[in-house]
Parts: sequence; C-alpha cells; structure tokens
Amino acid sequence: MQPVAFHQTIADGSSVAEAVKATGLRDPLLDSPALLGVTMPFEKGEEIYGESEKAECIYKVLAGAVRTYNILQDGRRQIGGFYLPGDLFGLEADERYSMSAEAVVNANILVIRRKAIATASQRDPRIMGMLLSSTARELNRARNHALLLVKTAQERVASFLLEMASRLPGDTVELPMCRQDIADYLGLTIETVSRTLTQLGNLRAIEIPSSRRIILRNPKALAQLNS
Amino acid sequence: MQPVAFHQTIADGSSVAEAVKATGLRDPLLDSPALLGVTMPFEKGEEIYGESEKAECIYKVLAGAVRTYNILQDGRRQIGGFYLPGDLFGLEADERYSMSAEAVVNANILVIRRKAIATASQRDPRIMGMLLSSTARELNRARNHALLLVKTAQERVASFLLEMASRLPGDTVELPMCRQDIADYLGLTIETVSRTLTQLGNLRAIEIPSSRRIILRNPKALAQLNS
DNA sequence: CGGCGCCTTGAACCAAGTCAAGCTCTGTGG
DNA sequence: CCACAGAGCTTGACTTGGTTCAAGGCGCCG
Repeated sequence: MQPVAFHQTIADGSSVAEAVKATGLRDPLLDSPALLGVTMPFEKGEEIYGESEKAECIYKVLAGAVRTYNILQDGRRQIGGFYLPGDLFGLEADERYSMSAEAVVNANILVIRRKAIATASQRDPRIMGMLLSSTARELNRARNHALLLVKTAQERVASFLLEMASRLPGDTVELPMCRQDIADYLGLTIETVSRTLTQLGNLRAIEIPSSRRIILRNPKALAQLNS
Repeated sequence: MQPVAFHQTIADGSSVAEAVKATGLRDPLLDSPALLGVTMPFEKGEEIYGESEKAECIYKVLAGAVRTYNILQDGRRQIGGFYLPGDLFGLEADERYSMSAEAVVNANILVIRRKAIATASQRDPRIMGMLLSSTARELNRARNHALLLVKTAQERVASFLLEMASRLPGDTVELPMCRQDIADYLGLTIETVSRTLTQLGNLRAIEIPSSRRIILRNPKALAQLNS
C-alpha cells in the first residue's frame, strides 16, 4: 500500500456506522474513529500490504474478508489466517510485515497508523492493554493454526469448518474464500480439500448445497473426527 | 505448579547474576528481580505449568531449556516451542494456559506473577510495551512454526537446526532435547528425523559427532534445502 | 448458447508413517 | 575394571494418506 493512500478519504458515509456495529462499544481503538484511523475500500484480490514493507499501520476489518500469506521458496503459498469483520490484522513484532495481506472479497478496512496509536496511548493507557490482548489473541490463533497442520486431512477440514461457523453469523456457513484459499490455509491440495468435503457430506456431518455454502448437520461429529 | 512454590526461595546465590547475564540490561522486567519475581529450579522432565491451569505467572528461562506442548485427542504430543536462556514463556491471551510447560533439562526459571507486573506497569509504563513486544515476538515464532509444518521433512529438520544454531551459543549445536522432542516439534516421527539427519550428514551439510552434538558444515546449503 | 473459472472425481505415484530389528551409548553393580 | 541392563537412536522393509496428473462437470456471465 502506498503512503499516499492516507491522504484519501472515502465518500462512503456508512463506514463509521459500520465500524461501530462491527466492533462494539468496548474497543478504545475506535472510540474516536476520525481521530485514529480512516476507512478504506479494497477490491477482491487487492493487496493491502506486502511482506517486508514497513509496518506503519494496523488494520481492522469492517466488512468483507482478508487473508494473510507467505510465498515459500518453491512458489507455494501458505495462508496464515483469514480475518473477518471485527478482526484486527497487521500486528507485528518487527518494523516490517512478516506476511502479505489481500482482500478475499471486496472489503472495507479501517487503517490506523501506529504512530497515532502510540500518541493516543499516552493519553489513555488502556489502549496499550487492548493492543496487548489483541496480540495475545492473535498468538493463540497462530498456535491453533500450527496444531491444525499436524492433523489428518479430515480433521483439518472439520476444524476449519467449525472455526468458520463460530466466526461467521448464521448457522449455514457462507465461505468468502475459494477452495484454493482453504487448501493453502490447511496445508493441503485443492483436490484433497474437495474430496474431504465430499466425504464429510457422505458421512452426513455436513451438507453442501453449493460450493461456497455449507451446512453443519452434525457439529459434534465434526469435533469428534480427531484423527 | 502449586501456589506453595512461591514461598520457596533457592539457596543458589548465583541466580541473580545468572539472570542479569542471561537477559542483558535493556529488560525492565528484571530491573529489580527481588521485587518482581523469584528464581526456581526445575528438574529435567518436571512440569512447570499444565494446560488449562490459571495463568497467574509468566516465566523467564535463566538456565536450561523448556518445552511447551499440547496433547492431541489421539494421544500424540505436539510441541509448540523450545525456550532457552533469556526467553520468556507463559504469555497468554486468556486467563488459562493453552499449553503445558516442562523442563527439557534441569533449569532455573524466573517466575513472575502477573499481578506484580500489572502493579509495576502502573509505575513504569515501559513495562507494558516490553510485554507487548515479547508477545509480538512470540507471535512471530508461532507463525514461523506454522510455516515449518507445511514443508518437507528435509526442510523442517534443516530449519530446526538453523534456528537452534542461531539461538544457542557456539558453532557446534549442543541440543538439549532428545529426538522425540524434535519429532514432536516438527510434526514428524522420530524415525523420519533420524533418517533425515543421517541424510543431511551424507550430503555434507552437517556432521554428527554424537547424537546430541551437531556441527553445521554448510549452513547455506541447509538454508537452500527448501523443498 | 458458448466460454471460462472453479470445483469434483479418478488413477497412479511417492514421501513419510509403521512395524520390527539391531546398534550405541551411559550408568550401575559385581 | 568389566558385564550388563536400559534408554535412546538408527536402519531396513513394507504400508498408506495425500499429492500429482489428467479428465470432466457445474454454474455464471456475456
């Protein structure tokens, strides 16, 4: 993302309301949105930041979905996580991003300069605590992701579906991402993901009315499918 | 770990000096060790805390080595990380630990109550920032671990050796952990780890004078072995 | 209606797992 | 000082879950 982007503002008057809705009240990072960040739209597939760029901002998904990823030396892509409305991403230890970030579908993103956070946290020390707890939650996510990657294909897909079901609204899961994204998140091939979904359907654990829409018929069975 | 443990003190007069040596000067968490934490010895294999216990402390390795791990439903153990002198562990998002921690070898650990940190951070706001950066570094570690787990066996072992070489002193790597620990960290079997080490030896990338001592003959070749 | 993404399915292959010996240290007791 | 027991590590032969390669189906949009 170019620095110039920060001079942009968007004409979408609904974004502030959207932010409040997506984030709830108990989030000091958004107490004064105009002060701390700007809302920006990203198109499906558009890059939000690239690996090893300077990490000058953190981001919050207001609408849509985002993926972070690394490209390995052999060209394979490993997706580190999916971020849905309400989620923060771009939290980094170093001064540079360790992954790239892209919009999975059209998305509205709240962009917050780290410097603004540093300044604001002098006024309100709770902001630091909030950042810390967000980072610790992200740490938990990363650890769970690592745990996923040592399980069988069935378990990985089942865990993925359960995770998505818990993070998305509604009881039928509407996946924002394609099979390739799922495969790259789970460390499997697209064929294995497809086969495994079919298989879970045959077991009556799930139902697949269309490729992006999945109904969890028997979540307990899914949770039990541990290798 | 039992709460009673906090009433213990150790008779090892060198521990404070050890702490200063291991951690360096720029670490406010240790500016007044007597105030913030106590040093405790753990024997090889001894549990430091268990998964889902209340997370009341964070820990710093002064000497020795520690592993954190989860036991999966099928009984397999996944090691989340190894912690060496100077490393913090036990950082958690929730009020309970998400993994267990054990001493890999006899170890001296600085135990710091979270409440003490909370109190101290009111006096010195830099402490909060230090905790945040430690947590963010741990996040990076977890992400790199997840990246490891999608690579080939050769790559996983090579990355492991390079990581250990960079974190341990000296140019021949003295591994504190056994093959089973390595296998559970890399998501492989002990046989595959063993075979892969032999293979890297045959490639002249490493030399294995004894099973716990490994010399990196050609670190660049190791780094290049990416799948 | 035709073309193009995206997804599913089938068949053959292979990297890592499993099972089963056997080897090598290390510490202990005679 | 040596014998021996046991844990930890290595090696070999076979099996298997997931990948690869290849073909075909589905659905959406022009």
